[in-house]
Amino acid sequence: MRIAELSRQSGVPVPTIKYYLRENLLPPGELSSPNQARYGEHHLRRLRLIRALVDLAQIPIAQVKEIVAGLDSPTLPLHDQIGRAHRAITPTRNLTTTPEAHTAASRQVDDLIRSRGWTIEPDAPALTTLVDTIAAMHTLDHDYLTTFLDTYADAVEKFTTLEITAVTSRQTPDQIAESVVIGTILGETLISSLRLLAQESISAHLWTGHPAGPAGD
Amino acid sequence: MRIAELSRQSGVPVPTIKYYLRENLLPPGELSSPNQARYGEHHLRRLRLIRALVDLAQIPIAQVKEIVAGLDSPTLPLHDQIGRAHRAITPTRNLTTTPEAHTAASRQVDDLIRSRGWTIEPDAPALTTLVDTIAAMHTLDHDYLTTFLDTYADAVEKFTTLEITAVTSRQTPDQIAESVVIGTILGETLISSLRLLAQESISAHLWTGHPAGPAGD
DNA sequence: GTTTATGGATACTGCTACTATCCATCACGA
DNA sequence: TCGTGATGGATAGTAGCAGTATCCATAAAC
Repeated sequence: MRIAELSRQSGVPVPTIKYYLRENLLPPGELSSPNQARYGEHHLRRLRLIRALVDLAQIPIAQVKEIVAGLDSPTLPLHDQIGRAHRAITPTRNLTTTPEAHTAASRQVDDLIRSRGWTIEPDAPALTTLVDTIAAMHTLDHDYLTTFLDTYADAVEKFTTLEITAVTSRQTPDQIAESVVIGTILGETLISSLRLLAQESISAHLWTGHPAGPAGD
Repeated sequence: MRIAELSRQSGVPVPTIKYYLRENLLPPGELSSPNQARYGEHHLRRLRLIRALVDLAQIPIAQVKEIVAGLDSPTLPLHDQIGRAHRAITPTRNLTTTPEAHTAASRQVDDLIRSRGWTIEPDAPALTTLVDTIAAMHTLDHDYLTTFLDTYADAVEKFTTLEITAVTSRQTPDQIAESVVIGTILGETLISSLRLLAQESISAHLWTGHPAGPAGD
């Protein structure tokens, strides 16, 4: 397959494909002559993955690059694959909260982790985000929202176990690596849109007095 | 309070505050003379909210503008407030998936909504995202991930009910409006980081053979 | 009464994610 | 074999976003 065909099948414009090739998001095609290259199914799959990450999950190109670099060397154990994906989707933020709110939030998070028996490395990317978010809720005077922390954790634990076992039951290392990325990243947009739909439905029932509640009747 | 003080207390540079004023993210200060304005607690709160949305939740300035515009007219019923927040955080995407994957995904989503008894307007912003995400999982050959849809929905329903009742139990309409925004948007970053931590912990236990599981023992 | 800060306007900057152009080859049908 | 169009690779240009920087007439503070 030549570049025009790759473009047609993926829906990605040729100049954009060239850009992805330049940025090493896409491995180069196999050269048959100094200026002729062939692309295969692998390129098409990769291109679709890139577009899903960019368009749907809104991951910056630089992070997508990290992610696919990880896919091309799938010799890492699962735990490290996951860590890599997490690092790629967790932006480095410059915190704005006051030190007091931050330490209070830290303590709250530590308690949570301890009470649930979680094993978290202190430099886990999501840890900073969680602490910052809770600290922000404090400084915004809406810290009552953090009373649900344990309920959230309960819910989240439930499906995460499922996800991980499903991912590990994939056949080849490449499939596992891809599953980690797709499951972690697209899984997030999926869950978040489900949450919005649930909010929509529940608030519709409460407000418009619709007969049946979303939890069934 | 003058602008320098506002800047000091919020940690936001003066030129940035001026930018937010220009863009109407921040209401103008009260003019005491043609070129002197005073800012109050309200401005400080608003500024902190803006930074939380921008820095933590990565919401584009244009959407933050929509969100705070909604806060300044909190006469809408809760359901509409929620709808507004949802619209603000759901980017308009140009879908890339094939029509077949899209219709298959649509059917799957319709089934889910029906089986759960949810009431969803057909133009709900999250609906498109959910369909697109599932369609992407199909085209990426990882549609087995959608077998958890119901488990996700279960989990999500559980805490969403809590959230909504908590938000409605706030005192004033302004507080409710703010709660909707913070709960919906910062709630999302909170849940997503909790999910990442749970993944991290569970994979650590599975892989490194750590004695106690995260679900307790 | 001089130094500093302010509000408002306008212009500029750095970054990201592409697009556009160019050109020397290469493929392929007439 | 010739000519037209596509290709790979390089380089340059663009649009949008989120601020920054500068300027200036006026006001505040000491």
